[in-house]
Amino acid sequence: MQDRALKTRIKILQTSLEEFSNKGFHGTRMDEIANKAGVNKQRIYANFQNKENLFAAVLKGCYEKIILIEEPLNDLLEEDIPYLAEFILKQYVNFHLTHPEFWRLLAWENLSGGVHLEKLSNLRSDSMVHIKELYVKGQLLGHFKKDVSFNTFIYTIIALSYFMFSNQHTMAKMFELDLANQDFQSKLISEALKMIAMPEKKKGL
Amino acid sequence: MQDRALKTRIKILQTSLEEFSNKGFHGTRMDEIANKAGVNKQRIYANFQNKENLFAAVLKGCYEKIILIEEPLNDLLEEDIPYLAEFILKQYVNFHLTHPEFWRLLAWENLSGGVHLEKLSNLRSDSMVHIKELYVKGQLLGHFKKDVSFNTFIYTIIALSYFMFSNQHTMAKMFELDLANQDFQSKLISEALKMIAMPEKKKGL
Amino acid sequence: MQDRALKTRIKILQTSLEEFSNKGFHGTRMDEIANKAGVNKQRIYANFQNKENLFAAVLKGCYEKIILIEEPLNDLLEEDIPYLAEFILKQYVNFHLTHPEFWRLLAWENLSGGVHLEKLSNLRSDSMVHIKELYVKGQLLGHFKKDVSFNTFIYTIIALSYFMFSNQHTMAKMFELDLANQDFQSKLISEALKMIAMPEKKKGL
Amino acid sequence: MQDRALKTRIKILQTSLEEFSNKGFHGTRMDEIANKAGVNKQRIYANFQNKENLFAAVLKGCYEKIILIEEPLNDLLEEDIPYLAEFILKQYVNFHLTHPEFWRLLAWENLSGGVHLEKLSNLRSDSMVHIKELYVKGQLLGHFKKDVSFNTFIYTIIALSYFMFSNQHTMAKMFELDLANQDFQSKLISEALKMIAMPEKKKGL
DNA sequence: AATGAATGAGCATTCATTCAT
DNA sequence: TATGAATGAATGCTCATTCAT
Repeated sequence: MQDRALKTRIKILQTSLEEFSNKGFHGTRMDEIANKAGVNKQRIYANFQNKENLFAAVLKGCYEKIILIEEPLNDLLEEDIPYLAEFILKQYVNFHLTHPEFWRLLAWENLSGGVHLEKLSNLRSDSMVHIKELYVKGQLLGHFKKDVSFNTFIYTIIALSYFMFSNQHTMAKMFELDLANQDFQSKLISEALKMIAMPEKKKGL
Repeated sequence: MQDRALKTRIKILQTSLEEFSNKGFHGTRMDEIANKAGVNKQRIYANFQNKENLFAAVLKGCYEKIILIEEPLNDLLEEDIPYLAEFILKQYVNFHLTHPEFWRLLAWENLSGGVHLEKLSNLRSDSMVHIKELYVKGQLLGHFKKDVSFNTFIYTIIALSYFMFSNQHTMAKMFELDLANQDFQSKLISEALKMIAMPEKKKGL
Repeated sequence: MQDRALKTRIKILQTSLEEFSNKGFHGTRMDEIANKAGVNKQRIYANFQNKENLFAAVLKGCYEKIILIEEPLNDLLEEDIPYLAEFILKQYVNFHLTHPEFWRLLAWENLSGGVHLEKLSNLRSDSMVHIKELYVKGQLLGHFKKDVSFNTFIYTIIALSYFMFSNQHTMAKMFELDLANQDFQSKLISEALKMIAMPEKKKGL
Repeated sequence: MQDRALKTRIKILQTSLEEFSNKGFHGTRMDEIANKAGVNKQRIYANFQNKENLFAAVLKGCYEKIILIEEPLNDLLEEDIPYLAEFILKQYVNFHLTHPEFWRLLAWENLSGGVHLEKLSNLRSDSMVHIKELYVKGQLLGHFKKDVSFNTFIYTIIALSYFMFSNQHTMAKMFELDLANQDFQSKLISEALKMIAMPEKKKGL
């Protein structure tokens, strides 16, 4: 691929990410992508064939970014086990703060029934293997409850962080919780970590 | 309003709920609503003026249903405090199971930036007042950690239940967690409750 | 159907006949049909769903017109048998002269592999039964050769008349025959009739 | 022209013939020609400037092939005069059988009003001169009717053979004649020859 | 000569909304 | 109240042709 073509492709993908993230599949217009990206519409079709494929490509690119979370997780050592939950939760929250398009794209895709995900492969994050090992060790060391599986542990952390961004409007309206407020977020995070943590006195033993 | 007109209005709302819930605002076609509802398109416009208003009306109707959750919560007594988390969490999960359109509509609306919510008022669930009282009492009685506010408590429960339905496709793809599986759900719920619970008999030692 | 709608439908069909006949399926533009017919494009789709169906409808309408040929044929009597070939041939030639869109539409359709014809039914001309009876009687009476079947007889007449219009351009270029010239046509017709006729002396017997 | 360039040109022409013959001018895509021919699109434009010229070039190439019919006709002798009609008719039918693209291309061109033909010159088949001489001799010898001109004779033969291929779909639908069937074709040919022939032995009586 | 990239006008079809009865 | 007919702006996608290397 020529350099020129690569630039075109990248411009398309960047703009598509913005548009799909903001407006979803049906709300996004191919014309608008072309205009905002400053490329000819036909270039989009030459690169991605159709809107569906373009969405899938954007989704794939988005998934690949979450690897950014993973690298620091791989560096965690046994001595970090007591702070495992805190570290992971904050990592995810931070990712959502810096990549607001992520939860949005995932939300659109879940609402679409995952049809575009089916076109993609290898989206699994393999740093989870390492984290799981640390968690299991932590269970043996008494840092995590023995009858709470890793799946539940990680599910909870991911849900808590994701929901903080995905449901800001409805939570504000129904429960008057201002999830968008940074102070409130901080409080929520620290308290949630206390809630799921082992009783503190343990440490004193 | 005539009886005939009322029936027409109800048919429109029911069909619109299905359509908007399934396909979102931009994915839903006014023609299809009219056809599926078996009413003339003009009837929709006579009742709701435009698509935006119709969506708002559907959203409002959907919110009103969640009151179904509330009534049992209002009946909770002090003796139920130890099972408070379990009761509320299961209530919400059950609501999502029986009202799959709920999380979907909320998800569409959050992605839309809450523009339709702004048209609505009085969506606050007042059973929360009662629940909060029980929670505070529970804190004093040692059932809940003192440094975890009610907000964090209820946020966690709602997030855990909502996320179980809203992110099935992406969680399956990324973490191989089959959130749609009922057994997996049960395990997740019971383990999550253990995780956020106070240490069981430890205090008694 | 309201009167207004019927008029719209008729305008669409008339304009479509012109356009399809002149430019064929792929050469015809839906926009142009709408503009020339003075109707909204959407009205075409409301009536005929898509371009293919519209073409089929036009083709059907065109076929139905050829019934105009049939009625005079049904009036032929036994005493007309000696002039049967002449009568039919001139009838067809005249039809092509007054309905120049007919051979064109048939030519487009044959080139398209008959895909639209498949959607139609009952295009058979039943006056052929009567004509065939006359032909068979004519064979017994010695007006037509006994070893020339009716199929060959009618095929020849139809081919001779159709080709006179369908291949004017190419015949002019290759053989310098000016099939469009009325005098030439007359000569061709009268000579062709002589050629396929029984030897004249028969009559003298 | 380089050898490589010549091969490219030939590939383009061959593929274009297929495409134009099958789909007509408007139905054919330049992209598809390039792909199927395995050449770059720009090569087509370098060789033929535009689609119209390419069609004309294809048409010309197609016309030149009909010379294949001519050569055997030039070899006909006076002793072949009794079989002249049969020989020519079968020659044409055979040509259509082996060159199905011929009638199609001519049909497209006739429907287009002969616009591309105008760009071409010298498409006249000069073997016709020889055939005409034989026909006139045949008339004197009593093989052909005196009042049927050569033009009518050759027109009839060409029409009968061409129509057998050009109107298969419509003749099947309207008259239930299966012109594609080889047996039917044979019968049609032999009977048509009988029909246009002089009465067989009658003269000798 | 050859090729991948780019373009602008266009193409069948659809949409939310309004009109006329 | 109810309904079929009508509309104009769009919507995803394609085409013949040209540019740049």
